[in-house]
Amino acid sequence: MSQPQLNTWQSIQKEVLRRIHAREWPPGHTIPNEVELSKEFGCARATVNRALQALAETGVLERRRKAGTRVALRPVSRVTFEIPLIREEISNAGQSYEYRLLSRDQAPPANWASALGSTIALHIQSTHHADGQVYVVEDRWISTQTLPQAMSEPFETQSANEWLLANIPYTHGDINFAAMGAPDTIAELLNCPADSPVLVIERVTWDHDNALTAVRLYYTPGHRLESQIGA
Amino acid sequence: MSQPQLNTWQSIQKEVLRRIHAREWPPGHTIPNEVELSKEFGCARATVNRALQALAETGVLERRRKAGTRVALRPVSRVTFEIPLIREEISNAGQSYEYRLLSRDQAPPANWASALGSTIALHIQSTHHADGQVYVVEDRWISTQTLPQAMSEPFETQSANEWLLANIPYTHGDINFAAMGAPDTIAELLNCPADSPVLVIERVTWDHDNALTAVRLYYTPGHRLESQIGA
DNA sequence: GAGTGGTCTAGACCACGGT
DNA sequence: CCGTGGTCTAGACCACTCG
Repeated sequence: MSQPQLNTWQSIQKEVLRRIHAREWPPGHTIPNEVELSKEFGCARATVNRALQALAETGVLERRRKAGTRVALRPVSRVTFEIPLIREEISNAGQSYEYRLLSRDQAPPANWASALGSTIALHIQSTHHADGQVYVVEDRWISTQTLPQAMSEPFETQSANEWLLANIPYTHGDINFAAMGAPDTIAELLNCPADSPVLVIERVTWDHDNALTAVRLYYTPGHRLESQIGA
Repeated sequence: MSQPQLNTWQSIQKEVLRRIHAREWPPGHTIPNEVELSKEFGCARATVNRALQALAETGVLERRRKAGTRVALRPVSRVTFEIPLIREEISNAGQSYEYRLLSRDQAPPANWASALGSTIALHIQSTHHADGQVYVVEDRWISTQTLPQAMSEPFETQSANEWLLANIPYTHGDINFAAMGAPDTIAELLNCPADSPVLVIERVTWDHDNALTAVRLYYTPGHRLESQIGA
């Protein structure tokens, strides 16, 4: 019963996870409160609190004042993807990276970029290559209203993505993943038949209430986004 | 300089974010250390620590002992998806839910399910419906070695997913997202032409070193996974 | 109302990692 | 070496929410 002094929050977290995995504390079970656990483990309540709070953030535990701490009925699967710079994504994989600007003009934004809200925007199409092969096609719209300074950027050697990250602060964004048949022009660039199923990541970035940019990334067929689930 | 007493970690976090977004602390900038900030804000160091640690977890700050705390050069985009029970995903959207078992037999696992490692496994195919329309096709393999108790489950009214979550503990999993052309049998179920681009989520779940189950979810064409990015 | 988690404090010691 | 973040403690008060 009395543990041999667990006094780091990580060791407490580990022990709590062990009990959950071993079904000593099955799903739905209300576990002892912080004071009791701190007595059992021989540590301060704050240490137990740190451990349990971290587990609550990952969805393993559910905590409510007065009601106590319960083992989540459904260990909510929470998947986190890191979205790296494409250049890093490629060079981290040990491949050579190349960026090519395809077009740069101004036009009314595509429907999917309508969040930019203006009648005209800077439109930049480019490709990112890994070991000489096209890896992803970038189709980007930049608001000329909120980012007039983008008008004077060539985007010939530095991708819009990198320029934006380095120079434009943003507060939040929307992102979504979908499967799509590659449109003709994209398919040509990706060296695949038209309508090939490709993974598309669409992102809109904001600074407070101002939409800055909307981008679509068309990945080469077969591309996978991988991640881990921890319970 | 002296703030009007910021003494909750959330208010400190907010102020730090404000300075970052306002470029008072630009990317790469080393911010004052915890002791200095606690003096400026008029609070305990632990409170500052709590705020900065949370920001470091989200990738906004980078912290190293002795080196101090820097504003991340590239505010790492970290996207988190919650993977709900399909039933909840549908009923939360205000639609009626229906589950249908299509087949249940034993066979050698498909290639993508080879993590199960055995020569034979329980194979369950089913569909989940929203408002009478097929929403997702579930193609699942369950290890008969590690989960012999699954053999006696009919999975006729309760989906394998829900049975597993309710009864089988797991420690971790691999997950990946890809675009795929719908195979003939899947396309028929989804009421779409063969080879239609569909989003596929593939998941393998483990209990310590034992692979429990591998599942593929084929989403109806046009399905999107949506999330937010916070900077 | 009362029990539980949420948070703050002031102080202390430790561990890492630049210099 | 020694500055910085990482963590623990003991105690306190507060805020939520269940009954």
